[in-house]
Amino acid sequence: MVTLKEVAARAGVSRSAVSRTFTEGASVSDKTRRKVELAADELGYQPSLIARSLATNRTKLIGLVANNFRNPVFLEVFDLFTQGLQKRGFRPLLVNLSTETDPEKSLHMLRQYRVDGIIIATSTLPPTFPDAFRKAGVPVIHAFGKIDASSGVHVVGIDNRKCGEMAAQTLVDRGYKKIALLGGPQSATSTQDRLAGFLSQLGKLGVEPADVRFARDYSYSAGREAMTELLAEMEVEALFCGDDLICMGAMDAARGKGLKIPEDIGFLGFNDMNMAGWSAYDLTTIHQPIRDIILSSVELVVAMVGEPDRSNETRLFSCSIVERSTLRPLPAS
Amino acid sequence: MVTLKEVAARAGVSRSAVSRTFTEGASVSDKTRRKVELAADELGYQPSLIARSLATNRTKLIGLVANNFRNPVFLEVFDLFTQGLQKRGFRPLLVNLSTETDPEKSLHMLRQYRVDGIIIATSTLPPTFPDAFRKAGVPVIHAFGKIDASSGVHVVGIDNRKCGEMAAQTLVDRGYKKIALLGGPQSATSTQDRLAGFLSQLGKLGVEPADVRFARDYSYSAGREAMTELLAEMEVEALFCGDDLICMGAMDAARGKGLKIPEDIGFLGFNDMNMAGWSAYDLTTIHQPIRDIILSSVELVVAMVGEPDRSNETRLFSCSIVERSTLRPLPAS
DNA sequence: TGAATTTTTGCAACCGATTGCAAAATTTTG
DNA sequence: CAAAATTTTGCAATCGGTTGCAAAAATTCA
Repeated sequence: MVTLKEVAARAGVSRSAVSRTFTEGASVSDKTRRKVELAADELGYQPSLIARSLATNRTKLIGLVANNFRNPVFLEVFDLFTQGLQKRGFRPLLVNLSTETDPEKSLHMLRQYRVDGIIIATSTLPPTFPDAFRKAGVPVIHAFGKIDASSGVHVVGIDNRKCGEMAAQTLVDRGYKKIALLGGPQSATSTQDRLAGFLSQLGKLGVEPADVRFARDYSYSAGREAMTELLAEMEVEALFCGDDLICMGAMDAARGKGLKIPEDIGFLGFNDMNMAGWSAYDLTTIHQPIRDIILSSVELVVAMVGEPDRSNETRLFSCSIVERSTLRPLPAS
Repeated sequence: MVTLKEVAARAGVSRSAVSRTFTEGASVSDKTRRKVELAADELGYQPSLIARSLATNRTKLIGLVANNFRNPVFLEVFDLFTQGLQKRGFRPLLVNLSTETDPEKSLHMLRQYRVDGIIIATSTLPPTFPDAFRKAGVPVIHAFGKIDASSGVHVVGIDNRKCGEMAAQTLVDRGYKKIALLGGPQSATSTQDRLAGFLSQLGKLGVEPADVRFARDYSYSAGREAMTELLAEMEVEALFCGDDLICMGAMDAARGKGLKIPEDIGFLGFNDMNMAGWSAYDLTTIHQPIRDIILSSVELVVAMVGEPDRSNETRLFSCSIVERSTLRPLPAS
């Protein structure tokens, strides 16, 4: 690898001069800059970001911690995340929490690489993370996180409680009586909040939920299994699912029993993933503004790097119903 | 951040001693090791991988270059890739080629971070990559690449030509006569190779292809549009699609025209993505062993880091038909 | 026990950049 | 044109580790 020194020698200038031509906003005359650039080109010089990081104490690396590598909505997350960072001159260091035996381990690893910031894209946040990084002065953004000022991290996401309420209202408005909820994994705070909002609104409207249960994970098969069990036990008129993928599994389970959608049973999904628009499902669902959440997270983490002791922020985006064909229409009123 | 020096001071040993307790296979007595570990714990010391990288000229960073952040099969790629690297003590640096104005730019960036190796997961390889990295002595693995010994990079993938032949044989065996191909983007070498194999085998079997066309990209909507156009122009009995996603779009287009699958028209997909097994599609498809390809790529790239001038290798895995319900059964013979 | 051998330790140079400071060069001003 | 003000430049210390080498310590052997 060609180094600074060699370029300096070739250009007949000092090492500082070379360094300065490659650092934003440093003072070099046009003449030396040209000399240096010429020499650098001839030698194929590329400044070492490793060495620079050591000297500046900035790596331009942002950690992305995720634990859901099976749900297609995460593709969009990865796409927007990498794009957003690239555009700002930062780089993503990906951490797959799903299998790492120990979240502690990835934590260490991120600290060892001296990442400038971290975005956690999981509804559940490993509890030791916030402290560990705050102590080290590394900004942490919890995307899709729970609204909770006390946690000490920045949160960018949605108001899950409100979404639950919206779902309940939507189903009741359409005249459904026997309404069930099929949530994501029960341990996820997003599930709990959605459930709370759902039940509360149902209560306000004087409707008793017919059933509440939870899928094992955010997958088609988990949705399908849970729905199969549900159908074996009872009849319901409409179902609010914690995730589109779960919902599609549930729909296929219902169809498998010969039920027609939306005549015999209605479905309301969550996320509005790409596939929700496919005509085999054409799912009515609650749109989660993933794009806004990720772009905002990226923007925030980059801002934090420049201005480390900014006070905590919570950014919430609103969700909206996307009408397709898995719920019966609103009665003419 | 706590540094080596502080730990050394506290433990009452030299900096080398501390360094050695944290490097694999270095010689330290148990006594000093314990002293050092104690001091390190008390201070919360984490060795800086940045500094280490500078000194050792090894970053333990592997670049993953991808350009398809919309196709769910890539989730599996990301999952296996990150897992595989993590298990071996390496870290993924993700590059999203889809939007980076200039592939050259990402190339520079990867070199600036001094990645130890690169896996390119695209069917089309930016032509300047191999040379640039070979010159720098960085191993490059082209996953899903074209068999082509001359390119100077390692290739791990499948024999696309053979897959095309397999597809043709499968369709003819089932008695289809009017057979069409709906490929992925025409510029992809994988598409070209599959097409070549397909046509060649069809020729051998004395069947004239009814139509050959290409989807704009690897997406549901592209498949749907291409199929809509095709149906407006002609009738076909069976279709070989270059990707499951494209195939699902095509199926929905056909169903939209009132066609029954597989009675009126048969579909053969490619990849065997998760969704192919969903009952709304239940797609008969050619399984691409993505897991094998990625695991093998990771293993290979890590091996290359330890042994830089290993000769070029091509690793090919075989594909197989997964029978579901979108093709009519083999005639009893 | 003492010499021979092996293991552990510390010194100091090095990896490839950045940056504060003062000197040198250039530009502005009167 | 000289003095003052400004810009550019190079020196040398620094970032946080690693590692070859020789000295010191511990172990083995006769």
